[in-house]
Amino acid sequence: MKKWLMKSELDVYPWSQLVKDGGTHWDGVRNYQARNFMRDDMKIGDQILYYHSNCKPPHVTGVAIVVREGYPDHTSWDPDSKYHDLKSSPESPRWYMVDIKPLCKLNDVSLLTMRENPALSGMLLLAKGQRLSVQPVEDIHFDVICKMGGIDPSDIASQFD
DNA sequence: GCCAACGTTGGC
DNA sequence: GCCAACGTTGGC
Repeated sequence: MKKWLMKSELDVYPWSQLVKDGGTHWDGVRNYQARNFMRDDMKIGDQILYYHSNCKPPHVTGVAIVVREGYPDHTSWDPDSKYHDLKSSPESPRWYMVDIKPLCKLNDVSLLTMRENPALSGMLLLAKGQRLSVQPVEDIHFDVICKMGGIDPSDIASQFD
């Protein structure tokens, strides 16, 4: 089972909204690398660090889980969507998404405290200039961040049936 | 196939 | 609000 991190702008789709909705489809990703992760690599049961970007301070705020694997992002051929892409169609979809559900709230773990933790050195999120909105996370980094957020990672797994 | 111009991300 | 880093586009 792999671990991931997904970014959402705090004022666009916060964790609280994910909880309110009981889960969501992760539409609107228009980056090929992120798309490939969703289309090819994210599997049901994979756990996701939910990250709030574009806020002060940016932070990880919870753990979500993949409940449906990659399938075409229908907003890509919807002319009324702000994510509309003329080069995508139902017959030849260019963009993909997964479905996720909230699994477990963490105490917010700020980007700064992550930067300051030597156990997280080398983490992709902390790399200079990185801006992938869907990215893989190493198991050990995942566990460290959960603990920083006040949760024992072995307790999270048992919450999913 | 190169690369300049442009648009976006996202921390600060 | 600024701007560095990055990805994409399109002329050549």
